[in-house]
Amino acid sequence: MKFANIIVDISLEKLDRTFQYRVPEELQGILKEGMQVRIPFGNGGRTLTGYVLELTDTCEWDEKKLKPILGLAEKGIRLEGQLIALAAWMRRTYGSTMNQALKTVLPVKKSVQEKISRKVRLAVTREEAEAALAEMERKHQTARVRIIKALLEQTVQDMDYAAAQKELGLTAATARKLMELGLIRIESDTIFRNPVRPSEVQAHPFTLYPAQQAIVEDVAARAAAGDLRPSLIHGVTGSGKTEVYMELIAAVLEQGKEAVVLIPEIALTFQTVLRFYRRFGDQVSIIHSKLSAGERYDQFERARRGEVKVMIGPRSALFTPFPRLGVIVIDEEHEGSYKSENAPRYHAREAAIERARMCGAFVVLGSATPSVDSYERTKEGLYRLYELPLRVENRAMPETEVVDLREELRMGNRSIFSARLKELMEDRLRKGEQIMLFLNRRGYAGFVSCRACGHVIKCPHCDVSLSLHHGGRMVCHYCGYQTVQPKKCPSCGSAYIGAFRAGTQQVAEAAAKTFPGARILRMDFDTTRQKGGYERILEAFSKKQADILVGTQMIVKGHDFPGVTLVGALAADLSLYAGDYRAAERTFQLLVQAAGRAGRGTTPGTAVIQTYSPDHYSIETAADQDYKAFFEKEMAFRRMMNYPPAAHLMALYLMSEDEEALNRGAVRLKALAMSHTRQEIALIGPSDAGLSKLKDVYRKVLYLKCTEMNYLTEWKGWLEAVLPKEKQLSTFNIQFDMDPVNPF
DNA sequence: AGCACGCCGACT
DNA sequence: GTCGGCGTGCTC
Repeated sequence: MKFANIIVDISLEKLDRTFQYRVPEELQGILKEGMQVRIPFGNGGRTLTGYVLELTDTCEWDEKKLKPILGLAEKGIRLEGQLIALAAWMRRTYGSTMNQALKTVLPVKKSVQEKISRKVRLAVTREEAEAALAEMERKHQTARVRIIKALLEQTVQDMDYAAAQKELGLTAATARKLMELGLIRIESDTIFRNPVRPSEVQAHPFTLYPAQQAIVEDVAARAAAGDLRPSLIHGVTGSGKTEVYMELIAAVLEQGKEAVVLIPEIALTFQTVLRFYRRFGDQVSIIHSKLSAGERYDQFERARRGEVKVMIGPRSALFTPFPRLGVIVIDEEHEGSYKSENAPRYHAREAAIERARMCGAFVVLGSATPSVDSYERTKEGLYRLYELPLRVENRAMPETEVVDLREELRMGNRSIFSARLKELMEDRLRKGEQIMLFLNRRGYAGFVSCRACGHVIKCPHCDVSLSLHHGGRMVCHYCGYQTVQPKKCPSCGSAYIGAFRAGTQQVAEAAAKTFPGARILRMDFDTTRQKGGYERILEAFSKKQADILVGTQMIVKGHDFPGVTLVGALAADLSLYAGDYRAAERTFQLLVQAAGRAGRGTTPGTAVIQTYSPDHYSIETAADQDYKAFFEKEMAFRRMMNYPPAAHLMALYLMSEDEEALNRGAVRLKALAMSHTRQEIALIGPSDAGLSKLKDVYRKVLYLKCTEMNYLTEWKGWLEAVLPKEKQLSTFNIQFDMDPVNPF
C-alpha cells in the first residue's frame, strides 16, 4: 500500500475532506487504517495530526506533489476500520462533518473531557494602549484599531476569542501582529473532570424462570441460524430482563466474543452495574462521561487487548473497540438519552444496529415501556418481539388510581395533594412504609391550561400544546403559530387559566407542612449537583432514613426501594403538554415507570396519578398499565399527523447570537430549501425553537417531513454541498437532527 | 487554523 | 513607485 487517504484533524470543521499522502518505507506494513499520524500540511511546513481513513495503491493526485507521512502520532491511537465505517455511516445518516463523526467514535473524545476556551486581553496598561491606538488611527490600521478600541471599551478584562472573531472580524493575521507588538495576549484555559471509583465484587447464584429461559433459547437459536434481526424484550418492571441479558451475554462470551451493554446513565442504574459485576467479575468494565481522557482511553485499550469482555456504559460505550463483538444490549431502550445532543445527532439504537450489522453481532433491546418506534418495527417484522408480562415470583403489579384535579378544585381543595393521596400518605406514614412523590417536569416552557376544566390550548395546525413565552405570547414550536394568552378559558369560560408551574421545592415544603414530623428528602437537579449527590440521597432513602422522597423523573428510573408502597405522580400533565409530538409517549413511560416503583418488595403497592386530563389516552392507559392500548392510540396519532415512526422528520437547527441575522437567515434557508424540495417532502416552519434563546444564542428550527428516509438524506446531502457557497448562511451554526427525540 | 498571494490606499 | 494592511483561497 503506497498511499494513504487522510483526514486532517483541525478543530475547525471546514476541512471536511481527505488528503492523500505517501506511505514511507519505514511505515510499510505497520501503518493501518484508523491510525493517528503526523503529517505536514500547508505551505508553512507545519505538522498536524490526521487519521488514516484508507490505504490504497492508486494515486488520485499528481504523485510528485504528494508529501510523505512523517510518522505515527505519539500515543499511536488506533481506530478499528469498522468504527471508521460506522463514523462514515453516522455522518451520512445524521449530518455532520467527517471530523465530528470520527471524534464521536474515537477512543479519546476531546469535546467531552476537555474544554478549551481562548480569551483575548490587553497586555499593556490603558494609557499605553491608548497611545498605541492613536498611532494606529493615524496609520489607518482599521482592523487593529477596531480590536483595541473594543478591548478598551469593555469593563471586563478579557474577551472571548470566538466572539471577537465573529463580532469584530478578528483574523489570525491581525491577532498575530498585535501579539508581536505586545499589545494583546491570547490565553487558553483547560478544564479537566475527575473520575469516580468502581465498586466491590461478590459471587451470586443464578437461575432463570421458564419465561426468561424461553427468550434466551429462542434468541440464541435465531442467532445461530443467522437471523440477526434485533430483538425487543417488552417486560414489565420487575420481570427480570437483566437476567435475560446476562444469560445471553454469558453465551456470547462462551463463543469467545464480547458484549456491549448500554444503559441510560451510569449514576441512575448503579444497582444494575453491580449485578453485572457479580455475574461476570472483572471481565466487566464501565465507562461513563466523567472519566478523564486517559482513563477512557485505558478502558478502550483494555477492551481491544481482550482484558475486558463486557463493557457497560451510556451511548458512547457503543464505540468500544472490541475485536469480536457478539452482542449489543440496550436497556431501557426508550430513553431519550440514547439520542445524542451534539452533531452527529445519532441515536444509539440505530447506530448499534448498524454496528451489529457490520460485524455480525445481534442487538437486544429491552424496556417496560418500549419506544413507539421500536414497537412499530416489531409490527413491521423488522425486530423480533419477546414479552415478559409478569413480575418474578408472581409479585403483584401496583394498583393504580387516577385522581381528577378538576374535581378537587371544585371541592375547594387547591393544595398540591388530593384528598385521596393525602389519605394514603397518612396511612403509609402510620405504618412506617415509604412514599415517593414524583413531579414529571420536563421541557422548557410552560403550557397554558384551565384548572377548572383541564382544557389545554393547542396549536390549530400541529396538534401539540402551545408554549407560553415572555409577554403572554403563546407559540407553537413546530410551525411558529402565535397567539396571545386568553384571559378566560375558551372551553368553559373560567378565569382559572394559566401556565402550569410547580417545583420539587414547593412540593417538599407543602409535604412538610401537611405531614409534620415526616422525614423528607428532595432529589432533583439542584440537590444532586455536587459529586456523589445522587448516591447519597438514594442510599439515605434505601436505608429508610427518610419517609418521603420528592423528585423529578430521576427518582423513577431503575431504582429498587422495597420499602416503597405508595407512589404519587403529582401532576401528570406537566410532561403531557411539553409541546412536542413525543409528549404523550414520554408521559405514558414516566407514569408506568413511576407506578412500577411501588411494591417492589413483598408488600403490594399503590400508585396515585393526579391529573387535569384523566381522559387523555396516555393517562388512561398508564393507569391500566396497558402498553398495547397506548401504542395503538399513539400510533394512530402519529400516522394521522405523519410523525415518526409513520414518517421521518428531519429538523434543521439554526443558531446565531444575532437575532436579526438569524431571522433573515431562516427566511433564506427556507427559500433555499424550497428550491430543491420535492413533492413528497413537506416543509414546516421556520419557527422559534422550544428554547428560543440559550446562553445568548438565538435558536430557530425548520422541519422536513417525509415518509421516505432516503429523500431526506439525499436532500441533506444536497444542502451540505451548497451551504458553503451561501454567504448569508455561512455565519451561523446549522445542525441536522434526524427524527428528533428530545425537544430543542 | 495558518499561510501566501494579490489588491489597494497612503506616504516619500 | 514602494510599503504594508486586509481579504481570499488553498492546503495532498
